[in-house]
Amino acid sequence: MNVFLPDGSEMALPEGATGRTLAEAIGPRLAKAALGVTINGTTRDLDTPLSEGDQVAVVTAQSEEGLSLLRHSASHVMAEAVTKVFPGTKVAIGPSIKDGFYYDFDFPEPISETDLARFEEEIGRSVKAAHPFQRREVSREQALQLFAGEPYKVELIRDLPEGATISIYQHGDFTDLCRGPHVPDTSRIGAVKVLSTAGAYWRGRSDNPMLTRIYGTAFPSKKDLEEHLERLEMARQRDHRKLGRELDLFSFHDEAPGFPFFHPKGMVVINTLLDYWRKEHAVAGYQEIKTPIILDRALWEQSGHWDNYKDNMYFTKIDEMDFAVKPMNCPGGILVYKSAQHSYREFPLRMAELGLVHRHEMSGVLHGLFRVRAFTQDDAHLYCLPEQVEDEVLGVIDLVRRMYRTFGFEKVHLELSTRPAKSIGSAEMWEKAEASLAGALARTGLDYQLNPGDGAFYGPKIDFHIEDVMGRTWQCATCQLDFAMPERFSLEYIGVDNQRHAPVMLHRTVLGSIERFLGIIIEHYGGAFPAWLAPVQVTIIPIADRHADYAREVAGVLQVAGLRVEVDERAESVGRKIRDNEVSKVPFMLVVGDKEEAARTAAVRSHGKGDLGAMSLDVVAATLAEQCRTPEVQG
RNA sequence: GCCGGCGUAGCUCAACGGAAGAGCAACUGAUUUGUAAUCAGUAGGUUGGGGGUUCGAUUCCCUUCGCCGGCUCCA
Repeated sequence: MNVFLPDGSEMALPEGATGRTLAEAIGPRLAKAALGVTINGTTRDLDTPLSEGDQVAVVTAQSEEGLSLLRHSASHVMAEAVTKVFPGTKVAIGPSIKDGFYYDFDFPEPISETDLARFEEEIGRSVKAAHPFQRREVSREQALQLFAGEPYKVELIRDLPEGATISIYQHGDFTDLCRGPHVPDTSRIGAVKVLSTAGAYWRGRSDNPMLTRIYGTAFPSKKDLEEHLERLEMARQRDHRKLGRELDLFSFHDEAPGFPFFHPKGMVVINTLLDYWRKEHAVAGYQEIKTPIILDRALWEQSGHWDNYKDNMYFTKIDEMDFAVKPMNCPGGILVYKSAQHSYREFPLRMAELGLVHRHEMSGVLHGLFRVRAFTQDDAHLYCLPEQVEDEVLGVIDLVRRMYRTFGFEKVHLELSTRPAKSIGSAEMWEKAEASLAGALARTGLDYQLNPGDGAFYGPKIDFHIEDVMGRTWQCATCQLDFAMPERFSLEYIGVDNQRHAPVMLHRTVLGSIERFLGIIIEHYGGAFPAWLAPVQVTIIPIADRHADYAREVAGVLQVAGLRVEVDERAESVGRKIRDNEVSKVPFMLVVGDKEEAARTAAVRSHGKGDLGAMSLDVVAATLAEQCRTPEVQG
């Protein structure tokens, strides 16, 4: 029989050939590396028989599929190990995920992290034994009988659609309900590390029982695994909570869980960020407003937040009247809009607000600056005519991309979410709105993912995702059309026809939450901010006390040039001062001693780059001012 | 909110039923230094809070608050 290889070539194989035969026929090295086989686009067990004319490819751990095959198999081996160590444990599901795998268990008794090493030991035994993974297809009745003692498996089997193939995989004396495929035997799962435990609801629903999830990862070789563990450690070093403390940017206190305290250096970064933000927005034609943090309950009833968002809101009483702390800025912004009559001639009207919002997040979800209970949204509300929507959306996309590029977030992933099942507004309205969003996206030429039915109940939206150094993606910017608010608040403008009309309202953020964005860039830069954002841009290091006056003079020159400067006058060695300033990631250091004072120069040292040699004060001031300048804003 | 883990000096960690310790940071003094840690000394803690067991609790138990890893939710 003949099969087709990925490069388009044809290969003749004996009748009854399997993926293994194919790999062996191609070469001994591939045969050794083969974990599975892709047949006509579907990854299968290596020993799956091939058929005439199949499009085939051998799967190895070099590919994503191969890795996930390996990890999925590793999860089975871990389940075997866990049930051996703790007999009576019920097993749930165990898929491969990005960078690893997990398996959910229902333990008779709670386990502890110290048990993880025992699982690893047991996994090692199973790997050594090289038990083959054997696939069997069974009837529903057989499956139910086989997993009679496994309530979660029984539930899964019951939920399988009529006529579905039910397959089981056995290795050694462990059998699992599984669609497969798997690696040929347990010796092929590579280097496995059991990482952590966590609680997880059965099937992800919070009204279901909580299971114990065990995370692990597997790599083809010990070396790959070690590299991955090193990457994890590097990411841990970049954790913004750790860097925030070390660089003295912000802190958290028991007295205010989820509410960050910003220190002077943190405020410098935030204010610099906002200076830049304001420049970009001014050029993009935005006006800035500011609305109160506490507003009357009646406003929230009118906006719909009372009905839809109450659980996340904070309340207070003033003079016996109910007020709410705002979780969003829109209702306040709308009151500003309504404070005057508007004409179509003013449109598009772009009103930005750096609004401090409070949301009662569940205690378990708080996470440094990434998830807080009070944060500043870089919000804006755009009011325009229906025919202006597409241009406005395009303008927002441009602004978002330009600002992200400033921070080196080149890769932006866009998602368009359309009308959900439960929504307000006419079908025609939605069609038009979705078309304008899609139209704007098309004009950018960017790829985007379509999420049908994922829009807000009041309108479709575009979300922007960026990826941080730890590979986590963050939704920062969002741009959504809002049909609800103009209607609820009877917003109007006078049109060309001198009649009242409802404006189209767009709601958008760029950075999302200033606090969280700060957290993201701390990790993105590993704490070493670009010079324009650095809390201290230049430290001047006098060699000895007699150089302090000259050092202060140099500092004065640089301050006049607009730089944030400190003089390190401590009675420490030069080496120590340099080390401390390197550790706090100050972009530039100027070392001044007898030579520099005599020649009116300074020896420049750049963070991470080292000594750049002496330069005259004028040159130093000009060069550093240039290096520390806020990025250009283009019109 | 739920599951599991952890709370000891500002930070990183010891001691784990029998007088609370180290390194770094801080402070004081000496040193005046040429590109990643000068030396010496001082101070710092009701061991997160509350309750219990015990002759005795940082250690064991309960409870509460916070933090960490996840789940769920979300900017």
